[in-house]
Amino acid sequence: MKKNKPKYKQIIDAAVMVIAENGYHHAQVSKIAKRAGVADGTIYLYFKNKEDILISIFEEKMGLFIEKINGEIAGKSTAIEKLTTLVEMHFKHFSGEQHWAVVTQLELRQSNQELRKKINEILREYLDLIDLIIIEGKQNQEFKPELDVRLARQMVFGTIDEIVTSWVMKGQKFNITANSSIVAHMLVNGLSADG
Amino acid sequence: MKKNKPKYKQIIDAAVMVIAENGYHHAQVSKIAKRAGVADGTIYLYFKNKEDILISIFEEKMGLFIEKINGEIAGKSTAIEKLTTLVEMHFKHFSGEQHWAVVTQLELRQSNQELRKKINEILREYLDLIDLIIIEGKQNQEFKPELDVRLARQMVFGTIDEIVTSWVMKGQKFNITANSSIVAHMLVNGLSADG
Amino acid sequence: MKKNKPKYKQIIDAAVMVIAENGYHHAQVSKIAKRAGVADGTIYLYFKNKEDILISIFEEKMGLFIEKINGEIAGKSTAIEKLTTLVEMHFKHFSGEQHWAVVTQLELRQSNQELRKKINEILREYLDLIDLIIIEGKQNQEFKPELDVRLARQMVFGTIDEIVTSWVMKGQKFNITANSSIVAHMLVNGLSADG
Amino acid sequence: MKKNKPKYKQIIDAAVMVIAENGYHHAQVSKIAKRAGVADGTIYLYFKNKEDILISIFEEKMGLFIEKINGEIAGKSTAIEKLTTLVEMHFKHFSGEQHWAVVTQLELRQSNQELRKKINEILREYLDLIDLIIIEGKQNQEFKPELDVRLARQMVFGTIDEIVTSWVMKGQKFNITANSSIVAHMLVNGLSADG
DNA sequence: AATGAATGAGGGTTCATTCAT
DNA sequence: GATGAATGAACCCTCATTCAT
Repeated sequence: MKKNKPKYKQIIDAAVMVIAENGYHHAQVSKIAKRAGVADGTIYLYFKNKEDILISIFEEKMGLFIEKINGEIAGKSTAIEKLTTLVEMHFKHFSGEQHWAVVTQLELRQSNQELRKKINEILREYLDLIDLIIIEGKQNQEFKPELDVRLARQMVFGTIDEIVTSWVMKGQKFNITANSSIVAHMLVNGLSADG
Repeated sequence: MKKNKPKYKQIIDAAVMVIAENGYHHAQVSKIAKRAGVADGTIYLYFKNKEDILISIFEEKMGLFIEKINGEIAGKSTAIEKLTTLVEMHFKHFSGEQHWAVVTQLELRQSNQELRKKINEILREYLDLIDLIIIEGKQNQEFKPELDVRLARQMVFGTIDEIVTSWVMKGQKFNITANSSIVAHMLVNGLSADG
Repeated sequence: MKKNKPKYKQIIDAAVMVIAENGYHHAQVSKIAKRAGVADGTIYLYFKNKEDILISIFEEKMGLFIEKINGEIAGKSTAIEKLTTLVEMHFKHFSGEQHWAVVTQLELRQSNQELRKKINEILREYLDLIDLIIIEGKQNQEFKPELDVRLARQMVFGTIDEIVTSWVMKGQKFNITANSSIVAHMLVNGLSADG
Repeated sequence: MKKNKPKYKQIIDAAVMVIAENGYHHAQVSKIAKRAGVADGTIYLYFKNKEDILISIFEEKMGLFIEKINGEIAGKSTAIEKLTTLVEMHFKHFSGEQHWAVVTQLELRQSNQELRKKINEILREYLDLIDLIIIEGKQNQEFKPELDVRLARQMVFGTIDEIVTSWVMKGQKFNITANSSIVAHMLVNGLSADG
């Protein structure tokens, strides 16, 4: 399994930094190779092409992210607690990996439609996780029973994604995690039965 | 004023079509020039560079959009009605201009950070409009008085933007305007005092 | 018509020299451009791609060659005289253009099958010219009436081509034109009725 | 002697197949190694470099070919019979080894000048064989005594080589051996005293 | 002897922009 | 103002060869 070899990780890590620093279009493969301490050609023993590096980064990071969130919310008993945890962890995750935040929120969106479709496939798993929380909340009557799951999830994801993007574009100057509970509260209100 | 000369409009209109048809990365200046019926060099008499065309497109279209929305919500007396109108018009706007929807939601996001900053400056006016509605709602006590305006606006914009993007990426197959009232309702709930 | 513009000729001439000096695979487009005194990109205003330069060279040179031979043999009354003239002119042609001889006999043959098929299409005209002489000779009874035209032409072309190639590979050291009459005589004998 | 070890043969055989199937430019060393069932590095225990594989192939195959022809013409008493036999066997040889025909007539000619010089050195032995037949024919007075041996040999080789190349380029669709006697007859006529 | 992971040099082509007319 | 021919910088990927094991 190539993914467990040390050079695979080296290249992934180098790529995140190089892309965050130079932007997607100026992240030459040769720059990534130099940063990873391998030859240019070595990249192609581990990745099909430059696009494949990007997809793999997203897969790796997103995989860990979802795993971490899944672990955390498993211990929560209500949908509201779960949603609140998800929002908190989402902000905390990016807050701790600022390079990675730039790559996710800005650089990966500059890719072509082909690539973005693949990225969306990977994102799918995260969106499904949100869907599950919403469905559970509907059944628990924590949320409105007539909630449209797709639209609800788009509100949840759209909101937190917009906040992170805005934070990244403003140079990550303020403490994004401080907003967690306010945002979670607004979202929960949005999904709950009318007052 | 260059903006009132006929060639300016010709080039803008040609650019929107060429970008929507070919995607951002294949929208060469020469293609836009040919479609506009002018020489390549003529473009540079009206625009500083290629980026400037994109920014100008966004400015033009966004300006009209904001004007239209402003006119409509001026007649509404409550913040809730205003917000609901904004959501409705946002969806209706893109629903009626599918080329433009592709350009805004997908193609323009493939531009570099520099350009995206300028796009955000233009977007600013729209975001300010949302802010005003929220502030009004807070004063009216339609919304929670302790609402964080920035976060509230990010929820509103993030939600509707995510819905439109998702609709575009899925090939604009379903009728997006049908969701207006559900989405508006969820957002209003999110901003309102707890039940 | 691009072919009549001065830069077209400049590039063609530069390409012949650069290919003859460096070999097909080491004739970088940038080298050709520099030799022609134009920018790299200018090449692509006149030629579709690198292959197209090669094909165009062959077309140009071969066209002139066939024209010259056609003019000369038009004045001859017998097939034998015509064939003799063709052999003489073939040798004389390459003898006077040593760079071009290297390109034709060695470099162009290193191209891929795709390209060689296109080269053969252009060569076709020359082969047809030989065919016509052979057919005329059969009708005149200068040559055997039962002659297989294709095989006869392959003998004629194969022979002179092999002689030129060998001369080029040996560094064009001896005077190739001195062999014209001997070769022509052998070929005529080969095509004539048995003694 | 490395040539007698089993892996040497394995690699040679694999190389012929790989080149015939993929063409010269796509016949990577790694593909040859895989087909031969050895590691990439092992190739370099038996061959100096990639070129050396090609030269060795040609040497091996050509050696067998010349041996076979030599054996056959040893039994013929006249130069004309010998030449006729050579033509027949040349066509029959390629007719029976269509992969090898592609490699010899098309793929090997795509190699660089350096390599082609070495190939010509190996071919030399075959050309010498033709020379000997011509010299014998001159002494026997079967052929013209004043014949230029080099030119005569170039006619013989050029003719049969052109016919085989043409047959290969046309996809080896017709039966090339059917032409043997016609071609041999034309060549003998070309070399014989005038009628 | 055999392996195969690692190396790293090398080049065709696009397209935003300029400037002489 | 308008033209459009000319410019030239910029980069991903392949694959023959090596060498530590």
